[in-house]
Amino acid sequence: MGETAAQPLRADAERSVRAILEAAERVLAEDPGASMEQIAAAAGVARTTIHRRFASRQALIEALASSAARRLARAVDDGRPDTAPPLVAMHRITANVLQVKGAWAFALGVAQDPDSEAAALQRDIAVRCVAVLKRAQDAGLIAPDADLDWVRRVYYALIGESLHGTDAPTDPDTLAARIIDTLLHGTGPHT
Amino acid sequence: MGETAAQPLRADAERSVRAILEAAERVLAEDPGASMEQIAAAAGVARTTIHRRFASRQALIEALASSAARRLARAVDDGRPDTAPPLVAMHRITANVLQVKGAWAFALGVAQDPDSEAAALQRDIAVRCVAVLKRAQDAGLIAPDADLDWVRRVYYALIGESLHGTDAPTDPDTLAARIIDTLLHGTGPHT
DNA sequence: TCAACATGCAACACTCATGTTGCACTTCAT
DNA sequence: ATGAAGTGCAACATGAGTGTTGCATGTTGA
Repeated sequence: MGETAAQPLRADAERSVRAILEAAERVLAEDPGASMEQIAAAAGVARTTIHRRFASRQALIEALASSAARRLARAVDDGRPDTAPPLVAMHRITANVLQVKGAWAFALGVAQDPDSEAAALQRDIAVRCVAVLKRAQDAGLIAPDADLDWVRRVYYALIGESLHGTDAPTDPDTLAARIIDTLLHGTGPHT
Repeated sequence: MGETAAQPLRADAERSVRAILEAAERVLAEDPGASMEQIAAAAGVARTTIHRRFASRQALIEALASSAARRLARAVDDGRPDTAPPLVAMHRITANVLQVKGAWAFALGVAQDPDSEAAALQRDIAVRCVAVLKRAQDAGLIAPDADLDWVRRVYYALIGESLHGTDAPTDPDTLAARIIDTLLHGTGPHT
């Protein structure tokens, strides 16, 4: 595990930690090289306060990545990946993930070393993702001879691309529908 | 235009510039925050030499982006986007682009300000890309009601994803075939 | 050949981010 | 209420990267 609950933090301290992580996401998303000073300012906190909770810049980023990865894992679980019908699960999961990835784009994008909590969670999510795709394949939604890992990668790419969308804040369900339609049928004419 | 041929450089100087740009790509691809020192070392050149040709770190990166964007534009042109049959053009362009993007991933990925040469070239490429897709649509390869800009974005995403492939150096034509197949037909069963 | 060009090397000034510490002050938990 | 935990502020040390300059030494091209 990470640094979760080493010593039960006081209420205000926990508030600070949250503010710092959210500010870090906001600031670093716009400029990955931003300074601790800028992050502190955005969090409405002194720079030294950040250093009290996070030993170093890298520690902060790791914590940020872990936090976001946990949210992402939750977003997947909330879609009932292995009980709901495949198409329903895929739609719900996609919509959930779009929201989380939209709000935590930086944190979910940083390359982590393979033995960090964040990396472990991402691997776990990938596995569960393939499991859902397998169910969809068994249901005849995906070609029987398809390489599920390639399918998963395409799926990830489509989600990532959907977030680059111009400042038009389209609702997640519409985007999710387009993603899944494109994933399954491509852009060719529906024969 | 950029800084192309302000004063005709001497032969060895031009060699240095090439070495520097190639080294910058290699080093920065692995660590976007790498120092000029590291780039200079990788280029087999003194750090001061870099500063003689490129006023600042940013100038170097801009030149790098421009250089790569020109190569990319060339890769597209070599596929005869508006004379070859759409499917042939798409395949050739994809294979060419895969090679260029593979070799200049960092340079083509940096966010540039909108009025740089690199950004202009990228916009131009996007326009030509949509033109090819339009021809494919007219030929019945793409659904008549498809949003060509979404198609283009999916296409870009598929190319990007294909490059993340594990260290298995698959040949560009195979990858290109998979990309176009996925783009047109998706991953569902071929009805 | 020879003069302009290019490079390596060493040294320097400058800026900026990081991480630490001490102290006064506020907020929370009980 | 009271002590512990948390915070802001100021100051400091450190390190690293950037950009510049001068000079001696190769290299190029006409």
